[in-house]
Amino acid sequence: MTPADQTPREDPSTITSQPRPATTGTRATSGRRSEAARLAVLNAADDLLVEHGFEALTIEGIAAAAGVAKQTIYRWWKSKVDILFDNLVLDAETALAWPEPADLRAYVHRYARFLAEQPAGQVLLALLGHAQLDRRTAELLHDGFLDGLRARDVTQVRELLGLDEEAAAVLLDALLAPLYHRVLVLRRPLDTDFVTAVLDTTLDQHLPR
Amino acid sequence: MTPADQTPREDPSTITSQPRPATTGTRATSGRRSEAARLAVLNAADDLLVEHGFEALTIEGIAAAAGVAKQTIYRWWKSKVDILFDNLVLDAETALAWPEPADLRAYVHRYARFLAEQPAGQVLLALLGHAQLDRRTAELLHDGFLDGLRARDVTQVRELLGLDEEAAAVLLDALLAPLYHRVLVLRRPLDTDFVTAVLDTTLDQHLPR
Amino acid sequence: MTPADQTPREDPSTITSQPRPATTGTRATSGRRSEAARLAVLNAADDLLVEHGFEALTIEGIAAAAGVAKQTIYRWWKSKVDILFDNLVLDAETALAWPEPADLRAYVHRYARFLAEQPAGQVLLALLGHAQLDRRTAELLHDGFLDGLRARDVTQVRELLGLDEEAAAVLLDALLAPLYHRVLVLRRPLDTDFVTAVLDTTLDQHLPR
Amino acid sequence: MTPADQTPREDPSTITSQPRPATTGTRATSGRRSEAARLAVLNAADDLLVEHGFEALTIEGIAAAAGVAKQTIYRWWKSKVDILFDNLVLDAETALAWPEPADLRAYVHRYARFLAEQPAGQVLLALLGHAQLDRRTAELLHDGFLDGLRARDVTQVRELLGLDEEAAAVLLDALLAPLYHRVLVLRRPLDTDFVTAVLDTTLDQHLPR
DNA sequence: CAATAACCGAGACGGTACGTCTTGTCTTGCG
DNA sequence: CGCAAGACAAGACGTACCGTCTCGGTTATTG
Repeated sequence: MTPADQTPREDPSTITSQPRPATTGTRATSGRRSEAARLAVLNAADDLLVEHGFEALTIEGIAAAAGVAKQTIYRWWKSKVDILFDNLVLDAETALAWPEPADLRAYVHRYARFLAEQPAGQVLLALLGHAQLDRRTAELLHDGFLDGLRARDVTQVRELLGLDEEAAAVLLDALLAPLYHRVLVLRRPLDTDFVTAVLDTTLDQHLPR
Repeated sequence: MTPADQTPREDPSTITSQPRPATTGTRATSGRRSEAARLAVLNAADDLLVEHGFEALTIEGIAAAAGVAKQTIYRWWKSKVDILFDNLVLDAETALAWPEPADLRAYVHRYARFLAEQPAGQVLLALLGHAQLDRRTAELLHDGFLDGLRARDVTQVRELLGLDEEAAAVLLDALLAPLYHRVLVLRRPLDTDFVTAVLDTTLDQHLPR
Repeated sequence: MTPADQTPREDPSTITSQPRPATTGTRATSGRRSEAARLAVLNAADDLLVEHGFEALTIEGIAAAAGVAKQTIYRWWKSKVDILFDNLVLDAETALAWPEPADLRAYVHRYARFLAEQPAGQVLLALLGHAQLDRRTAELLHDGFLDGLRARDVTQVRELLGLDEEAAAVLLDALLAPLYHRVLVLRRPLDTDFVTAVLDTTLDQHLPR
Repeated sequence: MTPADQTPREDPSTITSQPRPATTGTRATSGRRSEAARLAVLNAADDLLVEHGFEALTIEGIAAAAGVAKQTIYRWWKSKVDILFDNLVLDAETALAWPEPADLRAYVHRYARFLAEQPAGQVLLALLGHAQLDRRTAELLHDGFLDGLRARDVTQVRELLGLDEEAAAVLLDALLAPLYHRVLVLRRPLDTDFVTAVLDTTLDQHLPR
């Protein structure tokens, strides 16, 4: 196992992660990995992606912006995709958490806001785009994030509405497909009215009173 | 206007195109553009995309495979995206034609096959992916292809079902969103059963008997 | 034969070279090699070597100083050694020419001045040093320069003094060995008195009156 | 004074050295320097130099081959040159010792064998080569080895042949210059016949009976 | 007989330079 | 003039070592 594989990538069936060893606090410079460097890289990559886009994002640029040596990046990540992926997993954990108490309509609205407005949403869209162009990215994104996210959501919907797995998956897809379609294909804004309309139409149809 | 802009890019409101000047046949060696070189480039780009993917597609590789000088490509296209776009417009014209007589269910099935199986569908998915990463690609793809395609389809649906423009657009999106979602996000096969289920569910809902 | 081999490296038995195609004058940028770039690289390498030494001489530094892209250097030379070698061959042609009329004592004095004072002598000493560390450099330097130089000098000595080849070679080595020993090993100045003493001692011994 | 300066480097006027503190034997891991680590580094450097050459010799490679941490090397040596230098001083002490009873012809033959065949001779030639490229190496080699060696030999020749210092130095240089010239410049073998010829010619000339 | 001080291995860190690759521009010479 | 050919400046790629820096884990004297 090469060092680049040691980046903690948790169980794909969940998106909870990072039991980071609770470093002392600031500069954990030693024989072990520097938390400061890790965070600097993740943040620099995020900032540069939002500011200049995926194409203009380079390892050299990230290294320079993070004040880190290029080799420090290559030691822990294989590519800029891996860096963005780590960012995605990190941020999605909170940004895509289910509301308490569980509420499907609120969750879909939160999902829409995540896709349309939040930096981590930008990261997901960029990775989804790149996944169309690169098999490795597609596998990483699905095995490491999307599949686990969907499994979690299907379970939630099942418990919430008392559906079987098949029906819950169909309902979830029916709710999310218009969202993804609107941002990925139509490139139109995911305003609240649209999400509400999707919810009304779809829930009426799947959950007749 | 630079030479690269001279590539005939027809009215965005339609996807019909290429009244190519019916070149003599073989080697159009003269003061005017070589049809042989143009086709060699388009075909080489298509082949290389299907064979090695978008990332591995380079201008130099296309030039080499087409037996054409690099500058000949740069004279007529701005980027590999433009080459693929030309291919897309060329092929989609027939692959996404409405059946005669007009039939919505047949058209959606054809659309699904286009996305899932045909080379031009691969091109569209690659360009859609790249459009998430590059604003210029997004604009070209929408202004030059997707918007016109959608306008045409909305009109067809209106005429076919007697709906107003708003309703026709909503119906069209409801039919296509699951398709795009399934290939772009879920990466699952677009089998006939799935398309039929989408059609049944959606048409029931939107067109109550 | 790769481009890097095309650098004209003439017959090893002679050190005359460079029938450069007498370029038009200024910027010969075209499908053919740029004379301006070639000279800029050679001069930059020479300057940087004299100023900062062999160790500090880098391809990137030469490229920057010459205002040339790194790849332009790699296209025509394999390494900084090759660049210095070209410089050596170029300059030695005149700096180590035999005087007219041929005069052994004058030639040895000229040789000493070449080794001790001239930039091209610095280049030769650097390459001789590097040849101790790198087999490839050793072969290049001997096959491409030293062997030819020695063959030429042996012939001159034969014709001049009427010796057979063996005797001429022994005499030449006896004259040059103290020079090289003094600069390479003793690191002491090659002053005129020393060279004269070597000539007196050695010629007395080899050419008894 | 930094630790790196603590490497015992004896009086330059002599090449005798190493009153090493007679360590316990095997693993002297404690507050004081580990003799095992020191020897492992010296031997690894020697082996790697002979096997792969000076250029391919790296601190990291030596550390790995010696089973030693990089920092352990940097604690005691400044560079790979310093390591090789220590090896040279260590080995030359015996390899270049004067025969008993003192015999000039035998010593020159021994010198030739040292240069041509022995590992320590390889080290000297490599350092001599590097000294042409690096001022620091030149100073270390002369101040720490060559000058002391020459002083010792001049003294020996004086005592042996009853010459004054000037004449003894000239004779010594006359004997050694052809040897160094032959290996450094001509790259030809230092066979016994050649050395004998040098001795016959030079001694005849300098010591006429 | 603990405390302490220096060495040791391990290896992450910020860097420099490497040699390769592709981009997009340019110029020549042929047809 | 279009075109094949290919050199050019620019700059990102991923790799190899550099020299510096903690980190823990050993001894061996010291207090």
